[in-house]
Amino acid sequence: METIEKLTKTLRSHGMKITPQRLMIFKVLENNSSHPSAEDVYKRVKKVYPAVSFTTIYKTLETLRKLGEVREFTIDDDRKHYDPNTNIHHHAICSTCKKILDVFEDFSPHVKLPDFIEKDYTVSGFQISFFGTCKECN
Amino acid sequence: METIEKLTKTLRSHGMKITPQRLMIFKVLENNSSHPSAEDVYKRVKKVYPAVSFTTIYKTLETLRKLGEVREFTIDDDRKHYDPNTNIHHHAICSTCKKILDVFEDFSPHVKLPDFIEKDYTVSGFQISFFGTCKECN
DNA sequence: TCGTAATTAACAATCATTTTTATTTATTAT
DNA sequence: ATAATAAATAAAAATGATTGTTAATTACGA
Ligand SMILES: [Mn+2]
Ligand SMILES: [Mn+2]
Ligand SMILES: [Zn+2]
Ligand SMILES: [Zn+2]
Repeated sequence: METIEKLTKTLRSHGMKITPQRLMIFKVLENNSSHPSAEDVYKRVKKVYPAVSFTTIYKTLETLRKLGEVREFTIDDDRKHYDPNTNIHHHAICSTCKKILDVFEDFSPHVKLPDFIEKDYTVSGFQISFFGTCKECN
Repeated sequence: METIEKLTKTLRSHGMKITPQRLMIFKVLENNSSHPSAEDVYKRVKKVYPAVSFTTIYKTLETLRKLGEVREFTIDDDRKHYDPNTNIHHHAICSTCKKILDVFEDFSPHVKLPDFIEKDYTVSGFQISFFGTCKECN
């Protein structure tokens, strides 16, 4: 995700408006590496704007996704998670506490599709999920 | 997933019963590499047993998952998919038609967590998702 | 063949997300 | 600064996959 100032310009240039709710959502996401769900974002925005609605959170997250400012993904299958870091990276997921750690190692020199598949399939990228247990849960 | 004969014994040894519905679900899953959703399985079973209920499909898939006979996973976030191949392998997902190809290459010699993370995290395995476009959609 | 626990089908409930709608607000032009 | 208006908001209802409940049926060991 860009800085909030740049993001503001990006939204304006798309005919979108800057509202206090949106600014607060941006602040929650800025430099956030906790991979929050919509509910996590909602709870944090609610502390400052108790009247904020879930709809606004969902709509704004979807807006940011469309703009390519956040990435959407699922670990467990019941809740979407959002990642404001859109650079290519991988994840380590603790199966106990479900915490998601970023893994910034570049594996691309070693991870390639076998040739016989690559003939039939154009790869644009890959994503590795490491499964295991974090220090606190061990 | 084991062969249907072995699976039958496994279920019986757990005090479970073999019903025509279950046998049909096993047949649908046997050697199935299409990564079907519960609905996909339902539709195929329905052709032979039009009165079968969705509940039975879900319950049986969950039973198989608990027995370690199928693996559950999500590509897009709105539907679970089931894989009767429980050996470690990876996937290539066509972003257009959502088809899921199996990738059996062993990447484990090259894919390791960086040391500074490995200190805090015990890895039990990893899963790679390749994104791209299949031949038909290209 | 019978008894009984497991399974089934039908239905209701749940829960995350999406859609709808009327009201409010941010921004642009006057 | 004010007004016009398109976009965003909050509240509420709808959706859709999955799970839970229940009464009736069925598999299968005794
Ligand atoms: Mn991340
Ligand atoms: Mn597979
Ligand atoms: Zn943990
Ligand atoms: Zn395709």
